[in-house]
Amino acid sequence: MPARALPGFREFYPEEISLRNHIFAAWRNVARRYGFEEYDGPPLEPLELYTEKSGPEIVGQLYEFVDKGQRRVALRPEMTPTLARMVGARAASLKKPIRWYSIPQLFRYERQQRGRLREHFQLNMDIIGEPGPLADAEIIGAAIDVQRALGLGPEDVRVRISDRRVLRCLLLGAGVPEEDLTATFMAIDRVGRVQNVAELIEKALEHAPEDRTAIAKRVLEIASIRDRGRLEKALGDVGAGSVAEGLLDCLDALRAMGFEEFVDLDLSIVRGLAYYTGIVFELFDAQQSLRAICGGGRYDGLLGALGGADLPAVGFGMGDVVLGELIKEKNLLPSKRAALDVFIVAVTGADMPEVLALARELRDAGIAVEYPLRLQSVAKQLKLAAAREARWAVMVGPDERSEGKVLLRDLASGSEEKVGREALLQRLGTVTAGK
RNA sequence: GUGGCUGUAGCUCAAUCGGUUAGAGCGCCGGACUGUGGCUCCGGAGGUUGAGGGUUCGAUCCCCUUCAGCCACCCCA
Repeated sequence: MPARALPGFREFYPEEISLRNHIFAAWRNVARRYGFEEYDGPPLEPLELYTEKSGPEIVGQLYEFVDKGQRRVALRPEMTPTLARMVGARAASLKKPIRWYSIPQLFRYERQQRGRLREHFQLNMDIIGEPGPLADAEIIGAAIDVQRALGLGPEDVRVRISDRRVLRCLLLGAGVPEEDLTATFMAIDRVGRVQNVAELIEKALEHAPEDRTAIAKRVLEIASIRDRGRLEKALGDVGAGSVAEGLLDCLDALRAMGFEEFVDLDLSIVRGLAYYTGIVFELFDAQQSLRAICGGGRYDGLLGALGGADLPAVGFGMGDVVLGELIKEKNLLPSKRAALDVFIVAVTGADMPEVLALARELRDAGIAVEYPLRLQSVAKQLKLAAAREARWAVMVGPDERSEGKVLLRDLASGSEEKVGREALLQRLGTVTAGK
């Protein structure tokens, strides 16, 4: 046995790559309909590109090594830093808002589990240069439309939306010290995933002078907000009614787009990454038995912090692994379209030159053609044609050649018809037109 | 990185108490079938039982190590 593929890295056999292509096609289709342009960057980047933003502790999660030129390099774990650099380099000349998408293969050195490998493909869509909530709604709408394009509806997939500005304001109002906000965010992020969230929150409240248990209780109360009424009341209580304008405008826009059925307000959504500054959202399967399908949000300070142009931005990443699991679970695999139009059968060895000429002619006409690479019985050849799920067999034998015709067999019905060359091309050409 | 569970043919699984040559179905290849596919029947290939070591007269089975997969942590692209 040769060495196996590395753990967490996938091999795509034909039946598996068809699912991948199906997902990619949906991604590209939605990106195109939303007016996004495709870009790409290097899969291998200088290590600093990631350590600068996320700190040296992320190095343990990276596929990182020293190359032959003694450069510290890493396989890209995410696309945003590359995007920030590329946009930064041409920020002055790019017409805003910038709508760009990419389908990078990303890498991360972690122990693998279901839905999380060391490598995956991820659709990244970002709008850069527009701070208003309609940009957020546009991005979230695109994420939803990908689900729809794959046949997933509101009963399959849910979008949960929050806003860090709102959460921040409410937490401060509840008595969470400014210094503990980040830690408290991270604790809230785990609501619904771990039992002892209250304990985690208390632990996060390092700098709280008063009763931490009481603050933690209020924090949990805030994180449990799921509707506008409670949100508005909570904001009114701390005298900060206008903080939620962006979030509410975004929700209104999504409703106007007709996506209300997919969307839930959920203040327990925070996202792990530190750089989000506003609206944040996640897509989950409705049963929540899988990992997140998609996560994103607004990161207005990041591009400037990375040394590029100081532009507001909002975007998401959507991986192919969890999405693929869900598609399989919901039986939404693409129906296998016959890859082969015609299988040419050679009855005798003397027919081969005719078969080869015919294959060339049909292929030139755009028809998918296969023929036997060594002479076999007609039965054998038809077996192969059936296994290939060809629509037709075109049989060429001594009889047909003497008549200047071929025998066209419909492999589904079994009906046969002797036709001339021109008639054959016409018949096959019309049916395969548009392929 | 930590802990638990699991590793038998390409796939799904079997193999008595530790017993001698590790089986079956599906799939694959060939034949029955020298001008007609899907069905059927027959035959064949395919295994270092994940790998290495130990105990034993003898290990798929018991023990240790290691690798891989799954699950939970960690972390969340």
